Amino acid sequence: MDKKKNISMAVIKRLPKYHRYLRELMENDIDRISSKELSEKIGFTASQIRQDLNNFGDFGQQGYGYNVKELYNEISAILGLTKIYKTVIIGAGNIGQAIANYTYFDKVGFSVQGMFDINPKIIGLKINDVEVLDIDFLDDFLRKDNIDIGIICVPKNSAQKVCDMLIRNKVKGIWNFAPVDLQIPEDAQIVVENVHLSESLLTLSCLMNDDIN
Amino acid sequence: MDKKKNISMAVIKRLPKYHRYLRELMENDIDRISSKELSEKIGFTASQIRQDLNNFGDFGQQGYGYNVKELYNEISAILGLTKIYKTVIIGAGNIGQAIANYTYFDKVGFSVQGMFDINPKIIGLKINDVEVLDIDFLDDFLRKDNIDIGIICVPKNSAQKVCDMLIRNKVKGIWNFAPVDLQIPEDAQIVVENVHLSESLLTLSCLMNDDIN
DNA sequence: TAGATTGTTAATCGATTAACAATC
DNA sequence: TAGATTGTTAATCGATTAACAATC
Repeated sequence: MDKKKNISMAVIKRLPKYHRYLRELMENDIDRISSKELSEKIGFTASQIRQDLNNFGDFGQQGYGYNVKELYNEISAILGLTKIYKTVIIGAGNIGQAIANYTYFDKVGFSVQGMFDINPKIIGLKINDVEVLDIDFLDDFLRKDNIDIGIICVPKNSAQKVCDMLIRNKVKGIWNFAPVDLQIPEDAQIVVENVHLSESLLTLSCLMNDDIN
Repeated sequence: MDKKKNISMAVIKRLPKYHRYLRELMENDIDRISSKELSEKIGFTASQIRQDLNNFGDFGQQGYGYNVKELYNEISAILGLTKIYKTVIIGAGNIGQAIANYTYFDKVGFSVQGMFDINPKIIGLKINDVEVLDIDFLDDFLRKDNIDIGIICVPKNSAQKVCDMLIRNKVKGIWNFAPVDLQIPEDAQIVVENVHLSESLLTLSCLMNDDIN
């Protein structure tokens, strides 16, 4: 079971896609699939699929392929989706609200426990049943409520300050939407995942200008 | 100048970060930097930085380093930021509104020409001075207005339909926020960049459960 | 049993890093 | 000129693909 060590980032980045396609197969009542068939759907080579999955154990069966439901459960477990994560959203503007309203996140185990903002016009609003609190309460809230994940949706100038507070309160993960690279102390036991929208848009425009094709 | 061929995706994905750090340096009135100094800021190795930049030309000077403003301009050009892109946003929910309100995009040349939605409660709203139109007008609008980029912010079930319409109307790029992999015909001259938020979140939770550390 | 498909090793390909001559 | 730092080649490292024996 604990074959799980030294998994490369390349593999980890592909796992959510496996998860999504397997869920789709389940919804279509398909209960078995070969690496070749999956390859055609998902766009990775069959060889890569088998390599990827073998990082975690022997999930398949020769001559048969993979049991969809079983594989889905295994990958869910690898992705850490067998527990509930308590999250807070800091910054309740459009992005913060978008995340709070996205039911999928709740469905896979990410529960929004609190939302925080600095803007008096936003404080007090209820977004998907969660009231937006004054950001002054964040420190207390984190200390008391054992929050797992902080979702940073504030402007870039305040992102590091929020990050520091999250680290100080032993949050385990940060999902960062601010367009900065957060500074994390060497010894902090925390994982950061960035969503840099502007970098994504610039990638698009770069590809649009690539003379290739 | 047209050394620009066969640039790997790995390099392209790093360019926006160079762009961001160089802008920051300019804002701080720093006008020259070596690959070593930049390395310390940006977190890529000095060697990699020199390799990356050399894909596009000889931007540096032995014994001196790189001129910040010059390099910034070169990278802006490579990223295709020397022109204005006409964009439309399809789906004016939280995500669509977030993008419409993000002034940075406008600043680097992405101009929102139209927003579209199917929800009568949203149609007619003005988001950052752009009126949300009924999605029935999208086809016409695309045909007439020479739109460069379609930004898909609709739910996953309608994303492919929107995508098809964008392709039919010769849009050159798609920025896709719907959690699906869009099907693009082989012969379509179009570039797609995905922002799959759910995949990003699952990556975070996977890393949080990695026994590594 | 015969056919299918995995798990896994070996080969290939590509990306990153190291090293250093060229040169400002 | 001497020192610094690039541009670029060669070495290393890692990821992907191909191949096939194992086996269901």
